[in-house]
Amino acid sequence: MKAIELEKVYDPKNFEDRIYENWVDSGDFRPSKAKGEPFTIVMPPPNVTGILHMGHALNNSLQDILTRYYRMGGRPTLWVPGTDHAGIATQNIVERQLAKEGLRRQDLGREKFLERTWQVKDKHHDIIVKQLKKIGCSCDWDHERFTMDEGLSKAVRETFVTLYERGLVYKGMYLVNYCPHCGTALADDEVEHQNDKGHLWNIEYPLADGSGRITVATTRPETMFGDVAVAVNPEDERYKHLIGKMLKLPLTDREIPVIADSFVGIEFGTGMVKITPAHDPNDWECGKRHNLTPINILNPDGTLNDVCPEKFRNIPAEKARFMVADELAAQGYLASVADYDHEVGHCYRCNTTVEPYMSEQWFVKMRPLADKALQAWKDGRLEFHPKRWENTYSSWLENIRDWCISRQLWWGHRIPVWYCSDCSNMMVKREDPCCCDKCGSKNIKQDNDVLDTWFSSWLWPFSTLGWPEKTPDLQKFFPTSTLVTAYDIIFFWVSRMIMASLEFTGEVPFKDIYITGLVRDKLGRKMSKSLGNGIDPLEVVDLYGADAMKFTLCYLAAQGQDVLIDMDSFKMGSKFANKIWNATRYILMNLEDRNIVEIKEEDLNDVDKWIYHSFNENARKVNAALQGYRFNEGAQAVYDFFWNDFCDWYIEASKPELYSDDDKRKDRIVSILLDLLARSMRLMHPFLSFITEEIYDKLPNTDGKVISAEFPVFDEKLVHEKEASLVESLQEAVRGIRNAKAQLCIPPDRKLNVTIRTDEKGELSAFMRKYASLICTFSNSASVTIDDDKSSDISGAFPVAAPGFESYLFVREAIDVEKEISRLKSEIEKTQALLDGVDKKLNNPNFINNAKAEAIEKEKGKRAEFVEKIDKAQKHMEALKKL
RNA sequence: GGCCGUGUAGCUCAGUGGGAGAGCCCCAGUCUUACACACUGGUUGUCGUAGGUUCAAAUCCUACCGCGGUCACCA
Repeated sequence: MKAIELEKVYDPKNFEDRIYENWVDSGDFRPSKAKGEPFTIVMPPPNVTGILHMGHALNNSLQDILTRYYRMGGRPTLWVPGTDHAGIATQNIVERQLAKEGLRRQDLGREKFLERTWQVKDKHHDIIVKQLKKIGCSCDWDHERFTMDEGLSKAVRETFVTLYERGLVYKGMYLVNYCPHCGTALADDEVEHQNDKGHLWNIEYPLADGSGRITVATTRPETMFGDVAVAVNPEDERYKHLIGKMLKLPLTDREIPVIADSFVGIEFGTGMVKITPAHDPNDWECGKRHNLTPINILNPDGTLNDVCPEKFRNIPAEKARFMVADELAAQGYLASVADYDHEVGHCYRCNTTVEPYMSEQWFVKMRPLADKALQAWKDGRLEFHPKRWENTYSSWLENIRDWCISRQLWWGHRIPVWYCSDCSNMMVKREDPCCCDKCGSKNIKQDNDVLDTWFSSWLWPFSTLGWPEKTPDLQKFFPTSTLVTAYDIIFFWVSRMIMASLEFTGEVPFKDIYITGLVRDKLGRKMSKSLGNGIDPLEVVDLYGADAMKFTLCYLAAQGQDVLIDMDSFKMGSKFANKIWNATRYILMNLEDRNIVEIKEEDLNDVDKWIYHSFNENARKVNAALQGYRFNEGAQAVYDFFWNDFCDWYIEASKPELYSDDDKRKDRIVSILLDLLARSMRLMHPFLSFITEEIYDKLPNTDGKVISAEFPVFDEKLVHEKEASLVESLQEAVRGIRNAKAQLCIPPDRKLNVTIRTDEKGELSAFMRKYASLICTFSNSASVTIDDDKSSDISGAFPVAAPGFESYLFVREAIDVEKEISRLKSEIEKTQALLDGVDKKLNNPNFINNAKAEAIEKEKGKRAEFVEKIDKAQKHMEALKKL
């Protein structure tokens, strides 16, 4: 066999793209034809016009790890990628482009505008797909979907019409959240409340009979033109006599009544509230209770309309607010103004202040859907990881309100409803009608509005697999296995998918829901454009490689915890990848003239058994971690095994054999090293996919690709407890010698003679004797002698204690006796404190009577250990004093 | 205000009933025939505060303090 040369420096740029292309070309991401339960994940579709951020990187890294793990586990595995059309966001982008050309969408007309939007979508789509590929997602691109694809659009129509038929979709005039900037209604959860600095104005309204004035408090004086009443609490003694009286509405010639309603707080403000049903949710409800006709004072663009006095017309509400206040002051109606902080709704897409706005919209009746979703959770058909998110889920469903699904946009699924202009018949149709199904008129018009983007994404887990058709994909891969997403869309998306899925397929869309943390900067702040603290995943890939990014994110992704990172954080993964690269490079450069031989169990020595034992234990940990969604534990296990055990100890221990003159020994060790390397690549593949594939391909002892290799599982045959514990003693001896030398300020290159005296003659002493030369090499000593019958002369030697044995270093040079004595003193003190603690327990009858037998045994063991340590340390001190 | 989370080494965080851990940082040494993105050794903690349960608490319970999130708000 020839030596294999690896590039001297680990550079992921040399192979990541190539390997990704190869995976795609060979169809490695497609589900296998294997039997067994499929593993399916649908990717939360990113906004097609968005840019991939660290949240996506985290989310998709974890999905990739799961997908690769189960794929290697032999299950047919499908990860469905895709994007959503992001109605408002995408339309905003195109409208901004148009604005630069001095155009509005109305200037183009609906058809031309949509054409242009599709072009923008296509361009952005290519970017986002490229990004997903760059970070290494092993999703099946043959299954890629877009929410406005033909099939998914059909699913949307089917859903809308069916819900309408079931009485779960209705149209009506309601007060909705309206964004004047985006020009559309929003759902309740698309409104973000922020604390804004405002004012509380006290305004006086005169009684119509001239008997005086009352004072109302408001944060929005401009809405007074929509006032239809003033309400007081019926229990409020101050105002009982006013109920039923009329008031003159200042700046207008209207009169409005004083009414009684218990929603008014007696304590707050003046205890009198102006009622503006068309512009406040509470007033809307109050108005309904009292049969008051709402008066709308706003144009759709958020300016005051013709209901208002002329001087305020066509002025934005926020500006008009102060003009109205000034006018009121001028006319003597303004009693006072005070600063006032309050929560104000803002559009989650453009941050404009949202107006409660009266309009005709389409709604989904949510209660029946929510009840099913709640029941599925109560039945244990759904499980959140971490579990606490179930509270969020259930409390939202319990307090659910109807969902406003119509949007006054052009980009999206147009509502499948047609109106006849001749007989005003309304038709809700799966297929476009040609004429009115009542009067036959061809004069029909489709509803102008489109549906909320979430109305298509809530179908994602089954619409992507072909629903409403009963496709083979749907039958095989639905319900899906796991959903991985961030907690900020549990309401928007997760719960709605569950509702839709239960309503239309009768099944939960997924059993496990893994909720990731949010990626934040090191100060704990959300990454955002405005703060400029975002990290671009592509920049991370460019600097450190996709493997480094995925591994680092995974290593930090403790369940339920946010991930705080900066650019330097990724050095961690990068250093680990570099370590893997170099360890491999070293082994492969030593293959010249070697032969791979079969290794049987009887060929393994104690150290070999130890490393296989450790590998096996870590394989068990990784399997358990990934099955339980404890990603960081998996990453830690592979890191610890490969770096600490394999590189730092096993490879070092193999060197004497590797450099011996015995070809048989050399073949043996090389074969084992290659075997461990191959196993490690398989174990690490989900976490570091590219480098493991690149190396696996180069290993002479492997066939095929690691992506489709078998994942290591716990193997009873690899358990070697006894050897593992013996090697740990060896490590203890080596560390003891190294420590002592360092503490005595003896340069590392000064080699000492060492005698190791074991407490007993037995397994340990035999083992130590067998591996004396290894201990010698590791500790950089001149010689290591094992003395198991206390026969050798140790006078003048410096002792180092350990459980079961003691090492003696022959140090002739003057050492700092004082310093060493004080070190031993403090060691004795520390140990004595531990011993006292143990004794306290052991002398406590309650402990002896109540504690588990094994706990007592453990305490006794500890006691013996501490006593021994103190005893040895004391002897050492005396020995030192004699030096 | 309700609910949820969180407070462990200088920093970022693991650990969830029985001897306080990792990575980074810092200090000292080493270019030892893969790796200076390395190796060896070392320093660092009232495990937020106060009670309680327990033979035993960083770990369970209660209260409080700090931080964060989320839902809902009364003009």
